Amino acid sequence: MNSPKKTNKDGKKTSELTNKQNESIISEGDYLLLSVSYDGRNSKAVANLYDQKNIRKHYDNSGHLPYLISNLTTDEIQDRYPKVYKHEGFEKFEKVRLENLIVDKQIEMTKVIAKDPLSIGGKVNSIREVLRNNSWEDRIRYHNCYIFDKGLIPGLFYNEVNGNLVKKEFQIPEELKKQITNLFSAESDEFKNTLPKILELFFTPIPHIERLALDIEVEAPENRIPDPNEAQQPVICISFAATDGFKKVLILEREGIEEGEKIEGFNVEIQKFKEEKELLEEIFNIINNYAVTLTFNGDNFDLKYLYNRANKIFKIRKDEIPIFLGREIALLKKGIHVDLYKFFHNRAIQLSAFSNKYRRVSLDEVSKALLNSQKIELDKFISDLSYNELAYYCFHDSELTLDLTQFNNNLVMDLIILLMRISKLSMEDVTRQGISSWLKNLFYFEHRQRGYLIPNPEYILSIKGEAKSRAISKGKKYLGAIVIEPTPGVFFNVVVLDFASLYPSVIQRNNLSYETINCPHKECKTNILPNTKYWVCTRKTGLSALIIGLLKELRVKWFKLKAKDKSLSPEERNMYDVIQFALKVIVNAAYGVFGFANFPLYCPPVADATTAGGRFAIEQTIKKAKELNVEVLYGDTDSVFLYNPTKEQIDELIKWSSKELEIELDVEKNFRWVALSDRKKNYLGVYPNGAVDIKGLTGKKSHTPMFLQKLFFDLITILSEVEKKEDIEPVKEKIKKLVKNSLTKLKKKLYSLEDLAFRMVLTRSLEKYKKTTPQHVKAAKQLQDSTDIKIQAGDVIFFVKTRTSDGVKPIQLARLTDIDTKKYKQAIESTFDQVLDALGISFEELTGIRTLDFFMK
DNA sequence: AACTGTGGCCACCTCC
DNA sequence: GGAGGTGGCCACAGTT
Repeated sequence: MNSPKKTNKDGKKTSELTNKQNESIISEGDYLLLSVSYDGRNSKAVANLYDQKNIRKHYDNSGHLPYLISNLTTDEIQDRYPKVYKHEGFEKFEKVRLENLIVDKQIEMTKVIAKDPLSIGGKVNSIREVLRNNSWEDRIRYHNCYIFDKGLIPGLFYNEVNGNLVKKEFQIPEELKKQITNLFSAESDEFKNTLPKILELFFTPIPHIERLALDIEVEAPENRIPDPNEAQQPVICISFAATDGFKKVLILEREGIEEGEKIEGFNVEIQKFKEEKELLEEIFNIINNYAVTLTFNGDNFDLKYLYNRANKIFKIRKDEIPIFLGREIALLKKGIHVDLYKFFHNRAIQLSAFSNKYRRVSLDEVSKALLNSQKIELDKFISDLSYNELAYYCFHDSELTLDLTQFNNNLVMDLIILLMRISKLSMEDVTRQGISSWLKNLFYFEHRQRGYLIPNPEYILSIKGEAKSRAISKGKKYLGAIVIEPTPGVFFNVVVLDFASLYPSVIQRNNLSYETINCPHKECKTNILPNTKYWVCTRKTGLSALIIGLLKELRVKWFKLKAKDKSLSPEERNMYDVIQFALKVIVNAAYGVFGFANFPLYCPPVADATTAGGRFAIEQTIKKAKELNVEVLYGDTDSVFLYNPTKEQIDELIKWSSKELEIELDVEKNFRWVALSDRKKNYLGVYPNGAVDIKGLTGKKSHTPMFLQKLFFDLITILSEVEKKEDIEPVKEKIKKLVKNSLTKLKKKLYSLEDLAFRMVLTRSLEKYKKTTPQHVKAAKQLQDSTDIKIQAGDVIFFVKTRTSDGVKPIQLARLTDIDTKKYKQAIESTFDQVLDALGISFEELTGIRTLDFFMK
């Protein structure tokens, strides 16, 4: 396991981006802003500052209070809604002038200020409920509201000056600043004015943050997972692993449990407790020592359990427990709790950042995918483990949890800090909330900073309406991307070009934002976007176009290039890579949120116009390619597959795109050869070095049985040896052998049930399948009926195909003799056919039955 | 009464 | 977020 201590601090030259060298960059009195919360007892916002070791609480000293905005005047409110100023939480009215972007006008509004957040909203008689449709900005969590108004940026450094928080400025080296500014000399003034504020987010060093990971084990009869709401069973073990090298296991002494053999290589200190209450108190002491505590599912289990165990069973007073429970969240009173389960569950993290490397979000799966390490497998129940075994098992989980934030040079921790800076969310929030929440917060922040009214979702919808295009698939709201009909066959020397960040580029170039699309100005109405029924503003830059454009440009023109720049040190490149990573996550999601109904700035016309711009770009590119006499074999959304183009043709196309479309087109891949069938989103490409790219093919899909995935992999290995056209024929023989072997194995029942199992996720609970009963649902039902296993939505069902009346059996109930060999033969056939038909080989020809050749000869 | 073929639809997984 | 592939379910019609 990795040593948690930071290494090599010496000898390396300091650069603008080297992080973690806290002592050389951060001076006494510098605090990193980790989060802002609301202290109900003092009725004040409080900033949680990290001072290299502990959390320092900074209470608001400006008298800032929660509020909402009303479109009514003070008199009108008093007249029509007297309950407002009679409300016990009402403080006062204030006049404000705000810019309503949708109508493009400054408007006089009333700030209704309250004594506490719940008086604004959250109760049945809150002021926002009283004011109903005359209330704005009333659904913003107060701690975020405070961040916006004070312009605080979580993840940056602050000093306390005369009791005020003052941001610490890190000077970006002049030379660097100049280089970057020069890149964007052609951009608008707004762009250039906003640039420095954004640069600060990325060039402020990211400090090392000391953190503690913990994991608890609870005595569980029959291996059932104990209910953390009741916390009936005793906590028998807890382990800690921290970045400062602290490692410890606390164990509850129980009757009949043996010491057990010492486990080799495991020498973490174990402390035993006779009384569980004392154990709990010691846990709380340790937690209080750290600014950041990490868990895997601590919100819903570990911390919740500890709290309820302490409070309900041992009657420890609430104020003596360092944990604070929300509905589905467990926070710490002194420090920050990061639940990595929630973080890794985030779809943007799973997809954009870790490109779907892990499928299910469990400590075991995520660790396997990212750390190449996994949980210790147990052959008995937790309650039956000896002390030594228990300590070893439990500690390993803490260590994995800690490692998930440490691997690859603290990638995850750095990513979290960067995402905090971009989204302006507290550490607790950014690690728990989804991408739409990040973007919401980012846009809200910018609205407040610029004096814009934050519009109500219904208001945007009432003015801008739904999308005007019709989607291809039913149930979808607007037309999406184009997928080009592939030309079937094998093609040598294929170059794939793709647009760098197509949708963000369209948003930027076409000035798309909820306020600019179908804007109120008469003269803009003729500025129709190609391929759409929308016009876009010519007077003003859209806020989302500006922000997304900036982030995208920085990523594409600076950070991405620097991450690949071999002249930089590995540490520096790594840092640049994390930054471009963070930007990618945010920028890629920007288009999707405008089409997501729960996003508060939901604006289907923006999403609609974005995909339309994408379609326009790819259509024009295909047209241009044809003009240049290059054959386009295939393309999907933002890519074109070019058949044997010359260097000149490629350059010409790239130049044309940059000039005419104003979107960067790049060479993404160079294939030695590509096999295309007539199916869209399915292909196989082989690189010059023999590496293979497989897309969409069944053999690679996660539900495909193991044996078939392996078989498919073998097929790919054989094919990757093909270098030229003549190589295809001899390869057939090899494939033939492969298939024959497998078929024999199948007939002789040499594959295990595990190998033969299909794996599918039950997306809903069993009762909810009304219209049809898919196979995995059938298997799940059998399982539930004949065993006491509870089956829930989200469970992965393992089933095999059988000759029984249902046609399937769950793996737990099946035997090898039940297997329907025919069905499996079919599965092999269809999987192989997807690749082979592109190569002009038929499956039947391979298996030697009824070949055309046989009849001919 | 038991099979076979068909089309519409559903569910899942993947691509970008 | 929409597009699109695969496989299965299900109702129905037309055989066998």
